[in-house]
Amino acid sequence: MCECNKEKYYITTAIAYTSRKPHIGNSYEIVLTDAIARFKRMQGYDVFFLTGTDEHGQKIEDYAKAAGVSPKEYVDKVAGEIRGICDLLNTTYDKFIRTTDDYHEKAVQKIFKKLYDQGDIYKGSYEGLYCVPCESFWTESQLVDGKCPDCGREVKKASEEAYFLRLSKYQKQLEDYIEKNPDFIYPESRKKEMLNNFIRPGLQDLCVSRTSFKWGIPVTFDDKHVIYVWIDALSNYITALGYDTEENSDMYRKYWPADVHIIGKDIVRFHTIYWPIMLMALGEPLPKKVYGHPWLLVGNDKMSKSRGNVIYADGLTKRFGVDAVRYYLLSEIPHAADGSLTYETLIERYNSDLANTIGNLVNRTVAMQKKYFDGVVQSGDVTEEVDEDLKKTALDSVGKVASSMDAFCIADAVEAVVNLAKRSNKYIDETAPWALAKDESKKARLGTVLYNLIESIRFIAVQLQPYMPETAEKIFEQLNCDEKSYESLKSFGALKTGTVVNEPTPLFNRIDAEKMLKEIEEEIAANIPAEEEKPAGVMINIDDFAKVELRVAEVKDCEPIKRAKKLLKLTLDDGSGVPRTVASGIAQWYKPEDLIGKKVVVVANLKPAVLCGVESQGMILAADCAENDVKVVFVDGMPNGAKIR
RNA sequence: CGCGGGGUAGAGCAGCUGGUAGCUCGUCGGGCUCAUAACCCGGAGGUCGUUGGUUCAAAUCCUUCCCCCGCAACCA
Repeated sequence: MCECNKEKYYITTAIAYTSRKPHIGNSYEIVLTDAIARFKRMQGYDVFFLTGTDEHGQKIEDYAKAAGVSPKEYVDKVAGEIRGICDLLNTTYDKFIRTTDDYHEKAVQKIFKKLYDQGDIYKGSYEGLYCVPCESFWTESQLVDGKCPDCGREVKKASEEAYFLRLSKYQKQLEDYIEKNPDFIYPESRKKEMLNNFIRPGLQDLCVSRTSFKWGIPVTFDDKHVIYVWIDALSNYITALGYDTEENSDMYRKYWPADVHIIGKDIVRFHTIYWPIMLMALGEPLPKKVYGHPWLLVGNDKMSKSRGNVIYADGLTKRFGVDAVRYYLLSEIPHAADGSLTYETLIERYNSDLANTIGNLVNRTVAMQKKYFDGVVQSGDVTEEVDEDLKKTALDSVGKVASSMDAFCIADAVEAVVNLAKRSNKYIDETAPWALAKDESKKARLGTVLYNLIESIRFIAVQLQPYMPETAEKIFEQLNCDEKSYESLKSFGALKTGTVVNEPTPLFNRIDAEKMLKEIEEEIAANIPAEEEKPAGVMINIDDFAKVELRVAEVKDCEPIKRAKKLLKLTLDDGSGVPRTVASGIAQWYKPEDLIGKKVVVVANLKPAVLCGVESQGMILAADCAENDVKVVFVDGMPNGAKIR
């Protein structure tokens, strides 16, 4: 087929923020997108698959400072790690864009200028209440008791110059578009959320520039300003194709609009409101679909570096292999609900689906072909009734996989393939080739049985290509088969007779779960101490200690704080005559009545802070008795206000 | 009443446009021996979180309450 006759398919992931090395949950999206891209390519589409990194912003400026390097050095390192993970996971992106790429920055500047020139971006001022020490603006509703919600200090009216994008102007147009294109936002539930919560109540113009940090793309005509995340990051989908406000590239003309943006469910709003409006303002067509996928949660406990249990893609692939990791990511997330990853379930799925079902099927089939026919594939024309259901399952799997893929139900598509392997295993039992082998007169029938099996396995291998490309290749290798096309699945029997299969080799070696889990546990344990020993070893001198003012105080009153789950509000008598209010995160362990009348130790000179709307003037001492057990230090019998030293 | 998701066999989930409760893993029993102690068949195991209601009929629709998990808030 001529390249130019192929229908194009442009698919993108969100660009990953280069603040730190992503864990395996963050890598789900690239694998998901890769599976779709590979599937579409297999179906004959001319696919362009874009991924990349989002590298600007305050946070990165901060992280870089903390790491003692320049922002550019910092993002170079992290972007490298991210791209490395994409490669490691064997993803077939056609382009990896970085928002620090020169062409991107230039195009973004032109977009900004164009929108400004035509009046869609205007200079205004960010009217707000400003907290000087925090360098933050707050809205009226964010304030707590009229004070800064971060530090509790006074705020003052201030205005900061900023550029705004006129969202309001396009509100109606966007609403119409979403209604006329019911498939635009997927899944459905997100669409209602967007319309009801954001669009219909009225869109507020969006602030698209900042003066508070420097690490961003400068506004060409106003160098105090840096272009804020939205216009910078979202534009990557078109700048990657060579979009230009004056004259567009061939690539852009060919691939835009995107057929689908694959993004996390948390950023649906930006992709279904801000991005379409930007495009409408630019006079460009809108993407056909935005798919907000669920998350892969990792482990039972929260991951943290200090616990040593963060799971990264490289660690997993080293242990299980790339395809097994891909398989897990793709099969574990059902529809709209979040999936989760634990070593236990990963090993379980590996053993049962990959080793036992698929691996063993291939192994036993190829072994029989070898044993009974010296590996020569016989003809498949001595059919019997039992064959029909196998053939039907194989042929039906094609439609099932395709429809599942179209609905972005990747797990269902993968499952359909595994089900064909299960059906094939059953077929072996139904036909009992070893019994046929004992009767010379049934030799031809035996040949057909094995033919049907190998053809089924070929169906499996072809359809496994988008999800487990290396495994599919290994299967073709063992079958000595080069008919890998999607086209060949139109009928059962594309497998050529007379070819000689290769030696059977297990595709996946079974894992001893107990042994591996023990190893992993030991590894995690070994990772912890390095991080935690330092703080314990640091000595302070007496002057440092003297800075802390500890006093005995009596709990006069105590009540839960409405908006907070973990906080109790304590009113203390610290002997000063003025009641002291303290918020303490002990609601999980104490009820208000448990505390009233008790005497506690309060840190009296701690800088006040506002927690969930309550100003906390100090803290009370409590001990971490166990992993999830905290006990307040009671000092009954001491006079209120007594200094502790 | 901040927003959202969820409570279905031991575990993980599907079913939720109403009509005999299903899948995977585990478990128990059986079969088979080509195969990676793998494969195939069968059994056990659930009053579908709770209350009330709509209906001939509810896991499935409406209602009460309880509990869990995300986000937000934040453990001073």
